[in-house]
Amino acid sequence: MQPSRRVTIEDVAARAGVHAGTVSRALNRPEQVAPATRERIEAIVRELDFVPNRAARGLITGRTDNVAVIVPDITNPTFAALVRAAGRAARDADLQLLLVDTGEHDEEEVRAARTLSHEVDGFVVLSPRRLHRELGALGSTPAVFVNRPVRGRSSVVIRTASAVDDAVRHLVGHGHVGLAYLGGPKGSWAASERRDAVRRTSRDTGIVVHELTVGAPTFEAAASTVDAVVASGATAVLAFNGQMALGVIAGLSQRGMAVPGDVSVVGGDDVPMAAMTAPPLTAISVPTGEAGARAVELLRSDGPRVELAGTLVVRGSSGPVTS
Amino acid sequence: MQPSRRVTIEDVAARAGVHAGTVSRALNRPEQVAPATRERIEAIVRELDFVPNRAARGLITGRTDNVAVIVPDITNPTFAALVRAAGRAARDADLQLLLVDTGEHDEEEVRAARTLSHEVDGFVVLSPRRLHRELGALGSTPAVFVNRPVRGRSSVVIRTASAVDDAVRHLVGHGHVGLAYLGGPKGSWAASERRDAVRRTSRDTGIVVHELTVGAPTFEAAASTVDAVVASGATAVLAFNGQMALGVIAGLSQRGMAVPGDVSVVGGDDVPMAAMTAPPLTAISVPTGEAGARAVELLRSDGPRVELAGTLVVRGSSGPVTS
DNA sequence: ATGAAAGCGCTAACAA
DNA sequence: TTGTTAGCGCTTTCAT
Repeated sequence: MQPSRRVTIEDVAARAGVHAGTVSRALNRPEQVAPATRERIEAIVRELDFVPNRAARGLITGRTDNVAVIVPDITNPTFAALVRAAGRAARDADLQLLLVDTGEHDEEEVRAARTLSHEVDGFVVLSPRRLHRELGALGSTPAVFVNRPVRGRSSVVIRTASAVDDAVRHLVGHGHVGLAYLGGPKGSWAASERRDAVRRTSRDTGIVVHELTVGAPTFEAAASTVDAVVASGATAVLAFNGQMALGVIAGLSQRGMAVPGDVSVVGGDDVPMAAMTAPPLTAISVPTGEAGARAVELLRSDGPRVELAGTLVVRGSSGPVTS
Repeated sequence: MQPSRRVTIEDVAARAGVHAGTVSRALNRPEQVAPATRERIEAIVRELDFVPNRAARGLITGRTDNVAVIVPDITNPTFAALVRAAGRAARDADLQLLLVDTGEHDEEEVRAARTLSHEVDGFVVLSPRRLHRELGALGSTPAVFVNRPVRGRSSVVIRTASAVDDAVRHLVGHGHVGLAYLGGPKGSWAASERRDAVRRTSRDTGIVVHELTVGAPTFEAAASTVDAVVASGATAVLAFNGQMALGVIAGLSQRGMAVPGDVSVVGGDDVPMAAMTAPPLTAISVPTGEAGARAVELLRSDGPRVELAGTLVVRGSSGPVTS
């Protein structure tokens, strides 16, 4: 099979005995073309399997029908779920999804925005670490920021402050007096929101908080922080996200400590498997999929801002102090 | 800030006092242009922040500088790791990565190939379930199949048969006489390879295998299969992948069964957290990242076929029968 | 070494 | 309702 030159609009036009312009109209403004010719053209389009060249179309319309999704780490289950939902929404809108994984590398965010700003109709930026401060990199391309409110730009944020408050009070209610908080990434808005909520509620309730820094918001990094958790003497742990919470439980178990017998563990967000681990993880459940879908919708509608909220789901990893 | 018309090659040419053609050459074949003019042009390109329009270029060169990655489920950690590596390789080659998540929907694979075949320079297809039988959907666009050898097409496969053999013998060596095998998705080549290896080695060693079907290759689906596992009377479980193995452990624990005391569990592939769970998971470690990178390389080099191999890593979830 | 001109495939005025 | 024309931004002969 030779490379078989792509079939163009001219081929269709010739075959239908009309001008290319008419074919274009039949495809884009069907109501402007006579039913008879339209049907003839449509038949030939199918027969020849004609697919318009997006590049050529984009050259004149100025659109690309691409959206870029910029994500810190696609192997993070929360981001994967977001991307998945965004992808579905994009497909439904006949948009192609360009994926950029920055590897939690802040500059890469800006670089990607700069190089892609002319190649896409819009950006969806998940948990921006830096791009929100360098909006210039986006040029005049619309962007929706997820989990980072940005003045004058669209955003989808999932508020968790109130759920964090619930979580801390839940722990206090079970008699805990010391809480280790494993924070999220430096530039993350969600991390700040949760940390601030922890501080506020701890002040209000009197529980003592030990803030611990973790290298990355991952299972592994959190697991290796467990020594510090134990050293702090805290009987409860709140981790920035679900992956980290599971890591903490793993690390605790390795050291022979019982959850929640010796230490209670709560996740700052949820992951699908959390409900089925041993013990099942108490966590803040967040509408990840909805956020991804709304982000793409927002891009298309040029809407302003969507706020969603997480809620505390008490499962088995938290409870009263036993010792 | 008004929409600020995009800067074109003409703008650069005018500013440099040369013809657009010369600017084009300076950018694409620098050696064909006089050093003096080249430097002048380069300076202006930087000054004006000129970025060539890919669509316009593609129209004439016939390339798009896009590669599409088609994946069954981006929330599966193995696929996420593959996509991540592929994305890095693509970036290094100045290619954009289009992501398609089929949601384990076979037809979507074919549909995506058909609609994208003119929009990309190549496909990377992870664990194809159907596309390998409908190559026509690809048109004349090159494709690399990951974990599915396809005649006359490039592929990257990770062989696990030998490691599965090791795994079964490892179990037999510990005195197990009954093994439950939780299979992978129907159309998956990797699933067939592993299942066949299990059958072969069980024949050779005399261990009895109970093959169980799981709805999806996920943690949750596997966890809910545990009743069937227990009912089979097997004292060992081999699951198609790492996620499923972790799900089995979770399900087992919920029922108060000890791993590996009552039942040994082995994963047919590995996930990052497997080394740190309680107990750490015995699993077949596979070079996921390398596979992703090689796939993109293969696309560019038009190379034939790469074979990698997984190896059994014995950790804590497997051992002798205790009862 | 550079300029001139043609043209990639399509859409969008404008005419008829 | 349909045809004509121009042109999106770029690369690439072909001249010079």
